Amino acid sequence: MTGSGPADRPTRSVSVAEQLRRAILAGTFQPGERLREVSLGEQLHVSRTPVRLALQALAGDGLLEYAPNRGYSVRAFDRVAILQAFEVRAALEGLAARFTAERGLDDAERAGLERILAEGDALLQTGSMPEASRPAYTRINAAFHEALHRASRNRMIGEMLRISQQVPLSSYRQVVAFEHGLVRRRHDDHHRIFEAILLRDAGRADSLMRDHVGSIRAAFLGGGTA
Amino acid sequence: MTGSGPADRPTRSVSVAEQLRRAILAGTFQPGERLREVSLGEQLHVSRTPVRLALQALAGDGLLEYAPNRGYSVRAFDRVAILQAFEVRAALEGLAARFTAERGLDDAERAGLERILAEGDALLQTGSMPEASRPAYTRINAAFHEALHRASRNRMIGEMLRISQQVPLSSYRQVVAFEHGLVRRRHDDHHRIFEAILLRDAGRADSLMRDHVGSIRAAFLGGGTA
DNA sequence: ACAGGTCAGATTGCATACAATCCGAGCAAC
DNA sequence: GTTGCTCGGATTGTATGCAATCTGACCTGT
Repeated sequence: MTGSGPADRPTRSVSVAEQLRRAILAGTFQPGERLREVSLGEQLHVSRTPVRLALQALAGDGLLEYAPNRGYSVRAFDRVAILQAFEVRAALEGLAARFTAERGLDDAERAGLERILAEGDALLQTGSMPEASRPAYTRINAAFHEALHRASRNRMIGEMLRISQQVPLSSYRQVVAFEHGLVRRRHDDHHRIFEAILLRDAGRADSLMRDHVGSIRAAFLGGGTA
Repeated sequence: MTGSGPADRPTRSVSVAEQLRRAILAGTFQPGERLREVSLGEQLHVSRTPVRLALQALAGDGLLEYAPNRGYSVRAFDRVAILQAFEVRAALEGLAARFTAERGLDDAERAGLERILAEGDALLQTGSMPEASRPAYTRINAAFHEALHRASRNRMIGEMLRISQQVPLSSYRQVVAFEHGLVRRRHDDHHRIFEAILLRDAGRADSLMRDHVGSIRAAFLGGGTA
């Protein structure tokens, strides 16, 4: 959306926010750990001002908690919160699939989804899932879901799904289980959802997507082995 | 949640954010209007620093848009965006009702909801809906929905519903139509939803709530007269 | 007339200084 | 030993100054 400007070098605030977001999602900080403005500023070689803005932005996304005169601390996500996030995500992604099916895909959206699915087919063709392929699958998985969010043309759903991704394990950017059969199964889900959308079967697209996310949640529940 | 501290006077940043939020939702600014830090600071008698933090917070809630080196401007909500917000809100509130029914109410939650419903009963008893009663009904309506959100004990739903309230007309704080029959009908909806929750009928609670929000959306669609 | 360049005012981005608040160590009174 | 107080370092909250960037008016050359 903002890719029109020529250079538009991001401001320090934005860049600090991105770095901190990655660090938090990667688990660099302890849950509940307090983030001090000066120390972060020293580490990132900026003053407190952009750090402060970045912290505020991350708090708005639900990654940090804020208390007046006490600053920001890393939000702790317990198992219950993660499961709740999966449930909300399932409902929202189902809704996104429903809207997309109701509205139908234009040529570019359809071609994009087909290409993503084909990439997944190619990756899975060998019948095994080597560790080296994991980043590629993670990327393909995220691309499929994000393309669908965009195709729903519902900005509010997009914003809310973005927030639901900020919960460490309920994100589609964080694949829960890489066992070949499970990956195969989830990729088949993607195919079926795409077909339901092509057929404009909104109810089925919704239901398939909710089941899809539900099964990922189940894999998380079982510790990634079930 | 934060009401435990003794004084905890809010910081200027927070207070400025609240004032600006109210002003924006009240339509004080034109859609797309740019908000300049210095001029806002002069009006509110604070420096640019808290204003800047407040603007960032409001942008995080989706009320403002931000562009680097160009600052913040009031987000324009067209009819389509408002209808989309209603759809998302219906799904989320339905989910909240479902979770509440699945989990069941504790004594305090049940008593609170009963009190809110009784207040609504009293207000509607006369058979008319004078203009003077509108703020009272608006308050009761908001209290019912917010109590349900809390009772769902799902923090992510609460956060997302809070964001969906930031869209001017899709909020339950902004009652769409005050014609007596419509208010009566919506209040009856509240009673039925409450009963479904008491009976632990999650599917019915979900469905009733989605219809409830859907009918408000329909009233908005018809210009508030249908 | 028009395209392009230049400059000044306006506005945001960032750094820094100072004020307000918090929090724990140490001490005093009991 | 425990309770409560005081004080001082640490941290956040706010104001302000300067740098970077944008914007629009004006000018100039064709």
